[in-house]
Amino acid sequence: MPMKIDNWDEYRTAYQVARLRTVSAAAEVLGVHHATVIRHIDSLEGKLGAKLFQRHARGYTATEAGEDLLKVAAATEDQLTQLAGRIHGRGASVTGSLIVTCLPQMSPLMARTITKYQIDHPDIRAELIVDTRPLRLEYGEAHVALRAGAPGDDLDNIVQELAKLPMGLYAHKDYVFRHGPLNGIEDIPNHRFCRVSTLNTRAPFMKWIGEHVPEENVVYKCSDTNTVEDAVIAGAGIGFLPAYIGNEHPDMKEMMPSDPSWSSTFWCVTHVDLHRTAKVHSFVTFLKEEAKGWADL
Amino acid sequence: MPMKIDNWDEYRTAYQVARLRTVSAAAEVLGVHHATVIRHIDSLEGKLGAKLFQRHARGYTATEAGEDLLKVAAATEDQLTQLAGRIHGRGASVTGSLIVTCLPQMSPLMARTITKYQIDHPDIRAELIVDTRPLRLEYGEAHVALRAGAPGDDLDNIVQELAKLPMGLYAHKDYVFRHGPLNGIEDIPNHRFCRVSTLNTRAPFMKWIGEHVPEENVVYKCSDTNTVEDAVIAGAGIGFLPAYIGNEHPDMKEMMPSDPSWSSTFWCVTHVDLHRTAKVHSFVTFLKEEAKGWADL
DNA sequence: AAAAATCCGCGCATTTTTGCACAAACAGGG
DNA sequence: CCCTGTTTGTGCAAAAATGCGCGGATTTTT
Repeated sequence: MPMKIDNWDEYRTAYQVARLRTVSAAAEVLGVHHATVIRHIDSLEGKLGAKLFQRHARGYTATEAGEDLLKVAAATEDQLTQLAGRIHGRGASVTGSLIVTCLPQMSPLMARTITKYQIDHPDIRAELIVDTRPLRLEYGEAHVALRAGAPGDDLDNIVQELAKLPMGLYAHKDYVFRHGPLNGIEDIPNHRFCRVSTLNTRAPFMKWIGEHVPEENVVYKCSDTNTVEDAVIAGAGIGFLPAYIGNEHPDMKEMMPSDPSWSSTFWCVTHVDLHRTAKVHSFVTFLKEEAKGWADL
Repeated sequence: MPMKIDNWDEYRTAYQVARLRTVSAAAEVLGVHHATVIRHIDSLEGKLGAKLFQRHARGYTATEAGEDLLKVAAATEDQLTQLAGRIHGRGASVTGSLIVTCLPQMSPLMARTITKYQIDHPDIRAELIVDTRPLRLEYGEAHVALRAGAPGDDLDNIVQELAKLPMGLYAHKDYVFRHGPLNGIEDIPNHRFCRVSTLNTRAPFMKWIGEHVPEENVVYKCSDTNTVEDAVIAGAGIGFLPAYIGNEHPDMKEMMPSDPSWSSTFWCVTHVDLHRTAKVHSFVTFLKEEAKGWADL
């Protein structure tokens, strides 16, 4: 039958007594009154049903059981101290794994950012989870999440604005060749547009397209932003692209001057428990610095 | 710098939370209120300067630090449980070492007794310390001590009477051949006696020899009882021997009828802390049973 | 969709633990 | 031989840890 232990501190007390051979010395090391030490020993001996020490006027000498305890508890002390050191150090240093999650459309940006971050912090094992589903930070699914649109209202999550990523209306040069340029808002009925099937009103550029582009001019609908981008790049029609994609892609043409109100805001979200750790804090700081340059890409 | 740990119980609490992923479950296992568990975790995290768990509606999930703690504390739990089992078992079973001390004159008796005892308890490693100095049980120098004469008055020692060992006045047959038999008390002035140098009045036979044998008839004095025996056996004179020695030795002759009052009483002394243990109690019980036959040797 | 079941977190009363002061016993030294 | 310093042990009061009940929130079930 396995012995049930209902408390570890009395072992710790007994360990010091066994080591120092004296109740008083143990009490001083433990920072408690010597009466407390005596009571711990008495209690532990009572539970174990065996004497751990022989009492005499010069102190306590360990019995065989006490010597056994001394060996085991010394190892325990050692291991717990090492553990505490590791955890304490981990809290102050930047190592271990870092789980970041973002929506598919930000995957390229995050890939660059994480790669740059790892140059300065080679000990960080990074994991980027790309998912349309917003991962739950409070369950530990991720340490840092990038979100778009309105920030969530979860009190346990701390939310910081990263950047307003400019969006633009782009089309492939082949589309322009076939259908000509977009001559202002009035020309919209003469063009073909791509957008997501269900308009998320939280994204300002989605709101704009819902208000200005009639349903009959939308020729291509897809479930998510990424496939819209694919469609626009493939020349299916005019659609919103992040400026950094539209401007970098050699074949894409901007169809209208970019409106600052189209910008979708990006947020960095961390769980309050993790945000204080050096690891997460360090990454978020770096991320915010990086994000300052995103609008100019 | 080594981390100072000021208590082990919070680690134990955190261990159960890490294992069971729930404060409530951990509280039930630990037999405490769940609020206590929360306070332990908060306190430990504060001391370590790092979060061990992420809190959410379904429970606590361990962070990296928490997982680390889980591994270490699982080993600790295991080792302490094994230790407790060993000690608890040791208290109830009869194994380990047994240190017995006795005066030189009882060495042969104790050797026989311990040997017989080990037949029934082969796991006992016995050590017999033969010394004229009374060993201090309270310092753990011995577990069981055999004493002669008046029992000590130490309150921490529990004293039990073992046997009254008959003593007799013996001489070697060669002595009898040379000096003739001892014809009663009146014949004492015509004989040669052996005794210890300093008469310990606590031993009744010593008291007797001091009262009845004039100093001038003592031809051989030695420091301890053992050498007196050697002298008597060598034929130096008449002296007291334990009956079991005098009667068993083929060349020894009893010079006077044995007086019951000569018997020296033997005591078994154990420290109060050790007497309760099964090991010591078992041996003492056996010893007392054995001692019943000593008077008849 | 609504209700039931968990689970965490916090303030307050209680129990438990601890600290303190003092006594007794013992070892060492002048 | 007495005196001093050290150590263990115990009754009593303060301090600390714990238990309890409630509320809020989320998940699961009906």
